[in-house]
Amino acid sequence: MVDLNISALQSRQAPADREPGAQPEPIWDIIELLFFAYRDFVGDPDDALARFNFGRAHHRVLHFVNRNPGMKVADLLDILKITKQSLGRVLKQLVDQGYIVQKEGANDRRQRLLYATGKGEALAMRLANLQTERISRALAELGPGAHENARQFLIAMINVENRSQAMKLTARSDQKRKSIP
Amino acid sequence: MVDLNISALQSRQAPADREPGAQPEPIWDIIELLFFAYRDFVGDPDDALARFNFGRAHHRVLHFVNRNPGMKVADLLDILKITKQSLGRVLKQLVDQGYIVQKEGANDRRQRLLYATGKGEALAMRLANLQTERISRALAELGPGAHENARQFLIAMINVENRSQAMKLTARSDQKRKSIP
DNA sequence: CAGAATATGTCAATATGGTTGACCTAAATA
DNA sequence: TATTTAGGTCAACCATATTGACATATTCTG
Repeated sequence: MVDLNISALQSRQAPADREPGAQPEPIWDIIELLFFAYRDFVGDPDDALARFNFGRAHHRVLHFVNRNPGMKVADLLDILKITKQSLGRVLKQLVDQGYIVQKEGANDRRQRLLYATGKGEALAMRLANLQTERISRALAELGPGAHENARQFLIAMINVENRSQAMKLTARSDQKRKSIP
Repeated sequence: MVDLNISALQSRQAPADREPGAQPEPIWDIIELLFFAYRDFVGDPDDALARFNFGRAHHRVLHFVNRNPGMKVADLLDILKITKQSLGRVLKQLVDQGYIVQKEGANDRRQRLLYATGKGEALAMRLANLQTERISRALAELGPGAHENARQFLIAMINVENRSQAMKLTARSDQKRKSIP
């Protein structure tokens, strides 16, 4: 049980008068709520993944491959911002266990284009459904416009130089269904 | 450069007609934006921490101790949801290097109450200021009410059983300043 | 008061997911 | 032909987490 002996529960304060040059008061609530919300958000898939002996790294790879059939390894590295050695380990396991296949690029035969198999797509969708349950429960608690508000807030939180990438990736509800059986 | 050869950029779709019993389409945009936003959000402190040979684990510990002066070790474990062995390592480093002190509880002498030192508070505030810069830039891009909208969305994303804890912790803008010199 | 429960710390082994650096092949390109 | 690019791989290492066992001091309870 957590009881931190809180002296008062006043709400978010207006910007206080500060000495010139001093930092404004940190936005504690958003800082901490992001921590708690993200922890619970990734917690759902974690539990499911553990039963496959997979971890978060596998989830991220499978997710983006499922969402972007035929993507290049280099694209995945750029999205995940990890090294190819780090990707290599989890990607190899996903390929060996039949969740992802790699196909030689038609134009450029050096490329190993990535596709989720039927099995891979099934797992990716199962994990996405878990997270969607949480999100739709949350959005349903709030008023209309909550989805759009959340979307805009999250976009604004992304580094400017990463935004167009993120928006390109997420703006596609016309999801191609190209998993390999 | 990421170019996934996107065929169309249509916006979020209305809930499509589905076969009965089928899952609704996953809420891809929020799922992915949370990943990108959180990655950049924790990226700012990561860079600063690296110069102290500290990592994210140190940040989390220092943050909550700074925000909750005199908290018990057990409270910290409950917030972070890690084991005491895992906490032990980073906490020891923070204590050894003078960022945190532990004081015997006045009522219960088994407790080791945690306080940030002046040095610890300075680092915690520096990291919080980095994250606050990002948040206020984001909120400023959006309309009025963005702070409250974001707050409510994030709260709604937290597990119901964790919400009261999160709200108690974050609702205190009346931050006690109790760091030990 | 004796014994149980609690708060905290510690040792050891192990897993996951990340890093750097070096080096390799095959294919495309200048 | 020479260089660059896409991708893979080996090896060492690091940070952060886990489980399980056990130790100490203190408080609580019958």
